[in-house]
Amino acid sequence: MPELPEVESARLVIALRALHLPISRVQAIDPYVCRPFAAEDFRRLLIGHRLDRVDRVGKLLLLSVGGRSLGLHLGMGGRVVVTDAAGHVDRESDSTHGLAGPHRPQWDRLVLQFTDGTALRLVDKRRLGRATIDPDTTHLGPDALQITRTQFDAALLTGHRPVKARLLDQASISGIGNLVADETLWRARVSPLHQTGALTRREVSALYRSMHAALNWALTHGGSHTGRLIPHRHQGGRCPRCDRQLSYARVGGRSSWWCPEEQR
DNA sequence: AACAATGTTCAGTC
DNA sequence: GGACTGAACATTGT
Repeated sequence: MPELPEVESARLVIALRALHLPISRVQAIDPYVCRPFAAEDFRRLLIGHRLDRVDRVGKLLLLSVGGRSLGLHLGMGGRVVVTDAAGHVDRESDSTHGLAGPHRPQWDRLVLQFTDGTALRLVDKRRLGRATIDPDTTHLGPDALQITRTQFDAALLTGHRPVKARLLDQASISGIGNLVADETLWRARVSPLHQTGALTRREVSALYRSMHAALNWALTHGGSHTGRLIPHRHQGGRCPRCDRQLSYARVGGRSSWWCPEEQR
């Protein structure tokens, strides 16, 4: 699930339910998800401390703890859940707002237990998420919600890759994932196969506006799986503007759907 | 059973 | 070294 909108939702859950509480225990430390650190490293970092703030850069969450940083990445299917003292979850304490089904403890990959009985859980059924200590963020480009037009131009006017591959490149722009990329391209009427270096300034301008439109739609409608194109992104799906059957191909290594009539 | 899945990384090629 | 491609990673759902 997680692209920028889902990670922002996770950030809000943490900001609302998990800040400034003393951490008493750290549990369910999955060695694959929490690598390459030892369980003891996480305990030493966290126990007895509090989360001071939570920031987001692209799809990476940064939790400040006693001057250091705990990085959380949701991978391909992760979520963040805060359980109450009875171990229950209400909708606003689940970054998916219940859409990902009930929380299963067997999918907990890192749990921070607070002294009031509540617990912050990194839940990831697929284990492609990551928890890291003092993560390196230098490889991340400007956040998609913060990137300036000048930075965006620099990211899209050079190179020879398909433009979709560039939108997905976290070193160029951070936060865009496969669904937001398809939605952005469709809104801008640009083919995912179009080469970056060959884009006109007019097309880049449309992509900039469309990226914000796609993100804002997802942020206000419940996630990246919402949008104008996304619901039609399947076998036999048609363009919601012109009703032409959508094309499918792997672009930039990801499954891609677009309108061959409107997107050039 | 085989394949695709909202992501990242690494080996390999040009 | 840089740009780029494709496979691998772990697991679940179809």
